[in-house]
Amino acid sequence: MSTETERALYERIYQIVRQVPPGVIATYGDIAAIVGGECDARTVGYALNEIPKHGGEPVPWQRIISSTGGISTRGPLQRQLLEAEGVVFDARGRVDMARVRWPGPSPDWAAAHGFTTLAPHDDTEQGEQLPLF
DNA sequence: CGTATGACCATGC
DNA sequence: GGCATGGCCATAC
Repeated sequence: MSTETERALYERIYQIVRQVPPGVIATYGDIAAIVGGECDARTVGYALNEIPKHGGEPVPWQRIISSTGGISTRGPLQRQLLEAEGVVFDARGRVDMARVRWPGPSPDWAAAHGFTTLAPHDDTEQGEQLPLF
């Protein structure tokens, strides 16, 4: 029950990533938190790294970035893909996670698939949300 | 089976 | 905010 379990873990990660809509991004920690169990930010990175090997359904791995809002992968590939989806990058190569961060899967969807909902963040600047784009 | 590496994160300075 | 250290889990050799 090891191979199957490990396989399922990756499949779960892929499934979560697939739920991320275009135009938004999610952090490794968030994905790990949603999957829960024996899943860490690193594990998510490893799972994503094996996507090309997975050779199956398309997984928007490009929408997964580090908690700092920066891209870890080398090459402008990820950035280019995200920009193509409408994600705007900062001058330093970072994205405004506070704006394009994925809030997480729907509670019913998460419950239906046995996932965990993303914990609410402490937005100290909630009153600073400018509707002006 | 132990070591080394990795698309990471949290903490401390 | 940037840099250095420890820890986490999984894969490859």
